[in-house]
Amino acid sequence: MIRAVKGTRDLLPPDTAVWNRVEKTAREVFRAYNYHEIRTPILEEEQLFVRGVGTETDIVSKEMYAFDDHGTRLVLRPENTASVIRAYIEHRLDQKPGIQKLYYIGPMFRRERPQKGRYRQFFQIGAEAIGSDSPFTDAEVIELVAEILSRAGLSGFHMLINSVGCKECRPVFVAKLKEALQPVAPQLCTDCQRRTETNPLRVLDCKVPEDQPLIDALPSILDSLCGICAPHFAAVQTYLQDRGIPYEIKPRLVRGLDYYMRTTFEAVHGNLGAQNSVLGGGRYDGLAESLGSKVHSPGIGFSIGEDRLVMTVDAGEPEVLDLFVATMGNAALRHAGSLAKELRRDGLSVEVSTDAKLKRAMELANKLGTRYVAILGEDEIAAGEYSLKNMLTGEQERVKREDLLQRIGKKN
RNA sequence: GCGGCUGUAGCUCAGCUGGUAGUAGCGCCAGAUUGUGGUUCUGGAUGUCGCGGGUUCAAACCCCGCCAGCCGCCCCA
Repeated sequence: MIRAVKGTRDLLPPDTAVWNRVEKTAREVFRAYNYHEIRTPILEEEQLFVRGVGTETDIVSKEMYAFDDHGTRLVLRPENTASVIRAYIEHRLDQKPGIQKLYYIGPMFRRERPQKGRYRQFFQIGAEAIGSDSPFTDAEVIELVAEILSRAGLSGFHMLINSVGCKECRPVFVAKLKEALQPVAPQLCTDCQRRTETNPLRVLDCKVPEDQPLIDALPSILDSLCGICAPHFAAVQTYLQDRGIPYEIKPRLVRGLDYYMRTTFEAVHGNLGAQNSVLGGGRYDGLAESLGSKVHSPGIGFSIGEDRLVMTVDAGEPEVLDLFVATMGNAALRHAGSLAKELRRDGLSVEVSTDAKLKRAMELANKLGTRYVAILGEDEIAAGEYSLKNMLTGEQERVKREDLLQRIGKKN
């Protein structure tokens, strides 16, 4: 048997209804915030991510699906921000008026070990606001994503924010951190001892309880922010407070992608297991330049892990069938075909039974969970009526064609 | 990439210290006379016990490898 490849999966009904609901909600919120959809290719040149995301990141160094295409190295996109910025530069969107506010929904690919909430093909709902370095934009983006989460039905998430500084102040902080780590490193967990050398910032993200007191005593990046980053971060918070957006400052919040600077944020939820992050985002003021833009194009964006969001959100109401037409005989079947076409144009969901045995048709109607069954036999055809049965109450009545739509009504 | 656990009918699972699987539950199919579902009753189908080797007279049960899933690490969405 041929199965879906490792780390990928089929999304089947009724789950797909939840996905559609989440996406519909997101599109509505994006529209309210004046975002417009962008669709970029799933295939990109490898160099886009090498230069955009950074060779040092796990994503680029070991997780990309890459292959040679007649001499060009192509990859399945592992994330979408670099693609959006590429498109922004390629199509000179900087020439358009105002901030470019773009959103996307689609699959990303990373060759990781799959587990709960982590797949090799996973879906992201994301957005980028390009062309503004104002902290007001940061606050609006955070507000937007929080709005999507709550309107999608996710409750109990925590929005964590931080500033990781810029080219000027981050190196200073890293040096300071390394210095502070030297004497205490031997007392930390083995992972942290390694991180002290490879990536000191990650030590701050350690979850080992025993390490916490020592980590708490380490310097905070917030104390090292420069004269530009510090007031920027303060302003973001002011704007968030103005809007009543709950947030939590987490100075240890470190994002993995190289392009992030200043504001970074993440939302976590308790029901996701080890992969407790439903979304991540941040500011990336230097990304456009590193991708070859001659114009300074500061931006900020986020991406929601749709798989994780769907997993956490309430399933909600299933999609229901409005009407099932049970027919007896070929004349009735032909008649039912025309009727179904008309009612479907009126917006009802309609199924027609081809089984001439009424009992079997009724059994099927019941299993499909239809709201109404219209019975069409010789009697009804002769009378020019339908026997309409309400499957919930069991009541049945004769109804004329012109009254059918009103009698059934619409559910969803 | 590393570690742990798991893998039996469509689904959830049982299967004692190895003797070639279960009346299991749910689901599915067919019946309980003529144009009516949901409850009930009766009958039925379905598995190369994840795959491939090995040990044994004999393996779903033991050993090895592979694959997949889950959990954790790493990392991230």
